[in-house]
Amino acid sequence: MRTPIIEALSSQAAVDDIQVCGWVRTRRDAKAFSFLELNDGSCLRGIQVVVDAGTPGSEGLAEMTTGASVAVRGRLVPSQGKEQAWEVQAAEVQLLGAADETYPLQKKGHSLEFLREIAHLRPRSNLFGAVFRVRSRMAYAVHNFFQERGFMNVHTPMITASDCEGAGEMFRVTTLAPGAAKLDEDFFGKPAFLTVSGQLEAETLACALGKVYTFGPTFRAENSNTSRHAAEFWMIEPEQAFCDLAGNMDLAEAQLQHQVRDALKHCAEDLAFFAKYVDKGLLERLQFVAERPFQRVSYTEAVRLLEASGPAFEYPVAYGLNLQSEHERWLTEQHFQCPVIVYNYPKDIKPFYMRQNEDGLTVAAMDVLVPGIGEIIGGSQREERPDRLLAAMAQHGLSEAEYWWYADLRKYGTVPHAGYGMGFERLLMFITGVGNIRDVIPFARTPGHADF
RNA sequence: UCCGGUGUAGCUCAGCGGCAGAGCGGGUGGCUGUUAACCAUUAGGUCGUAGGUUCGAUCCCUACCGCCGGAGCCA
Repeated sequence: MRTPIIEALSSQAAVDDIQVCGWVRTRRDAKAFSFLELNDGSCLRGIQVVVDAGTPGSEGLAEMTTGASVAVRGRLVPSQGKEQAWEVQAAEVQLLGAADETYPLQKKGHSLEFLREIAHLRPRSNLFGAVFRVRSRMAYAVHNFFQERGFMNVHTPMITASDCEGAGEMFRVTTLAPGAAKLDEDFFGKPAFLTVSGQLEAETLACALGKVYTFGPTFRAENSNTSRHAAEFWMIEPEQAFCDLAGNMDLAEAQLQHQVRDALKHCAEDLAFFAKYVDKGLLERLQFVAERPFQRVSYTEAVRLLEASGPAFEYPVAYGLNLQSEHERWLTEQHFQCPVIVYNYPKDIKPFYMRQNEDGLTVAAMDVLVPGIGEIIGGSQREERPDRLLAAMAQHGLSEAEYWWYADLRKYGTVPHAGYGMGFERLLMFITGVGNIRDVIPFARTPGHADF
């Protein structure tokens, strides 16, 4: 029975008979024996295996080079070396699969750009092993957070016929041949797309189950070429009935803090690696976010602060204009130096479904901004008043016929409700310090790139 | 899509209008309870692609392509 290396390394006592399997990171030969360092992905560190000359299977040692896969049986014993507490004294080694001299991962560091070209092998590197372990833990923590608070996980459709929501360009889903004329003969009888958000559908479930959340892939066909955008990404979208904007902000803050605390507690070794090689200030920042309340500032106040601030911005600051990246970064990195929630945006720069405030000018929207990333969460209280919603839809040029089911929620037992969307990859960038979204998802889809 | 940068060995990079370089990695030999081991030795190149200027271009110019950073859009 194979013992994961993470368990072998944390053993409390020697073990007479243990089997470990993994990929060779490095081999160091002496005259009478060899050291093999094996990593199996269960944790950042590898385990040192001592193979004496003449050990059964050691005739394959020459092929146990970096990248080769190996199975070892032997004794787990205290190491004589300084760098590790335990090592395996091999009784039998077996070469499972060799890796010849073309194996691209070296013992030395590689650039992230090069590793992207070998996305099928980069999980075997220290950095990407750590990223994907943290990704797994953070997905688990998402479900933990919501399930413990009585939220139901709902599955909203990947394929949708409702376009828009103001969330950007969509990918078309079709079985028609290119250039086909008869669009009504398409699979769904009308144009269909990959979803850009499960929000509208999640609202219907919130207005029945009370508290729900989605966690799944989302698609945007925007020609965005930045380190923060991908064409396929994962989004977490909670939605609560009987909830207003303040409750929504409370939830967003609590969830973000939960994710950070969970990572600090359960991914300490991997985070320490990021702090050493990727982002020196990572642990301090995460600690700070875990402990301190977020700043909350209205859009109007934010504009006032930006106007009164010293630095000259490239883009103008004025009421009614969107906050630019540089403005968001100034608020969260320079002025408040912590996560900031900006709320109550002008209605003209926000989508139709957001609830109008009594001032007639703003809607109950909120964005959570974090240092280094900018916007990580966007949400709002939804417009629950039927007349207001229909008016907003008309203003945005949306057809009532298309969104009849969405309007029905307001027609039958409407309730105040609110929710938000959190970009999972942006969360991972924040938690790992990794600066490019292409490096926190195993196989990134960006304009012109759908390899692997 | 726009702005800026960049492209030289498997990787990371230096270089120069006149014979193509280093470190790492690979091969080989040696040494050592080693720790991204160490020492010696060796192989490895269409200098992104196509044009142009020049006696001569990896170097200068133009276009295209790739990649990186920033911006817009957003999560």
